[in-house]
Amino acid sequence: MSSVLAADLGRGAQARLALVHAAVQVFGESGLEAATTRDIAQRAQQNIAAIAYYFGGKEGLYRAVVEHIVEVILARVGPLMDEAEAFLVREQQPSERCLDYLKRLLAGSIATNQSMIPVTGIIVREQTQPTRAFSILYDGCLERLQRLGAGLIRAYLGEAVPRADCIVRFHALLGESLAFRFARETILRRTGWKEIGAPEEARIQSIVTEHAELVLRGLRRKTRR
Amino acid sequence: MSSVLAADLGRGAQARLALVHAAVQVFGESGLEAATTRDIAQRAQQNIAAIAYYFGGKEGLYRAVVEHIVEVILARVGPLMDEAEAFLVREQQPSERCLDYLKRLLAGSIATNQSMIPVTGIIVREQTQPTRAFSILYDGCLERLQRLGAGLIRAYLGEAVPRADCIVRFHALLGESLAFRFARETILRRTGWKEIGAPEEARIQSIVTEHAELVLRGLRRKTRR
DNA sequence: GTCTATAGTCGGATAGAC
DNA sequence: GTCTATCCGACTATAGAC
Repeated sequence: MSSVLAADLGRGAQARLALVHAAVQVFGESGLEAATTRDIAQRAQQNIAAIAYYFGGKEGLYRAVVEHIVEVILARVGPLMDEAEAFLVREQQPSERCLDYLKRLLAGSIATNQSMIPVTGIIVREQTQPTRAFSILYDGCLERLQRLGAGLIRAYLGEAVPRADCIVRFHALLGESLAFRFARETILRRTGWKEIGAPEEARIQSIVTEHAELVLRGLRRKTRR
Repeated sequence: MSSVLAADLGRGAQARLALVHAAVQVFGESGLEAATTRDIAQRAQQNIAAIAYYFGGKEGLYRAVVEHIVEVILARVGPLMDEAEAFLVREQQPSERCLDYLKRLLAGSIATNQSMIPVTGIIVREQTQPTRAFSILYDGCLERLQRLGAGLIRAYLGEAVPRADCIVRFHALLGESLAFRFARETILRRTGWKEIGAPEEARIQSIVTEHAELVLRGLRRKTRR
């Protein structure tokens, strides 16, 4: 995750990092309330009291975890978002490039690999039962992703399309990607996959982006008629 | 929920019902581990010991809650599924009716209203962190819905399309509906909606079914070419 | 800075009265 | 069948030794 080598850090920073990493797992599995600091400290091979010392308590550690998740997501799709945002502020936006950015954004949001499972658990809980930490997630990356996606759709379909519609449409299309993270167990059972590895993710990616393309081309045909 | 009037039930059955209803709320808000039996008993205005007496303990109550959720879902989409399943086993399936059933199935899966929020909370947790009770949900309705949806897509696109693809495609399309339940907070913040009420749900429904139609018509054009 | 020991709280389950 | 009282374990947070 972190590009900084452990050797470069003081003991304190190492302890912080170990606690955050363990906490992502535990909070992801059990949620904020059900997770225990004992469990986190044990998995991080740190003392329980270290949590209070470094993070002020369980809640503070949770906030640090959510901040860490924002960093993980930005490391993944940040550069793409930078590029697409720069593209969107230009005068002319060739429609095919809008579509291309949109497809890459959706593809990048699938992220079903093993290490993302606890992250997904935390995000899902925050969406359905938001805590005070939700704003860290929303302001940190969700709003930006949503705004960008809706903007790309609007640039593709034309200014005549209401902004609110583009927001809902992007949310729906993103849902196709998220379905494989949020409703993971159902797709595993139905397909018989043991996990969603690289080949499965590639298959999902091609289908989801194909759907997005069909939807957008179809809408464009309708609105331009 | 239940069509049986409280007056028709013995005290025991009333107590059971009150506990299950309260437990849906509490488990939905906090999850299996974090929920407390004290809280559930209090909201149901029942004694704490009643949980052990009627359900054997916290886990047993949770199982009863998941069974109750299956009933709620079947009450909502069961008749539609019965009809579509009967349609699918017939020799000839007019393509427009396949599409129509599919759209109604997706529309019926949005279910964003207030009373479904705790239910969604429980389903989401079971999907990302399944407990032993997941099978109750899966065998009770999820598998059936998935099988039916994939079958409708295959009937619409033709037998040449691999079965596995139809499963993934239906899961993706269903994701568009589920996005508004699973990523509820993001869409609320972005749109400024205070809740997802009837008008918002109607808007979502029309957009999600339009997307599904565009995807399927587009795929059909491709495969038949 | 780090860790041990413990205080104080709250949870699930149950024994036994009614 | 129903409820009260209680046990016992597990939790967070903190005081204070090192």
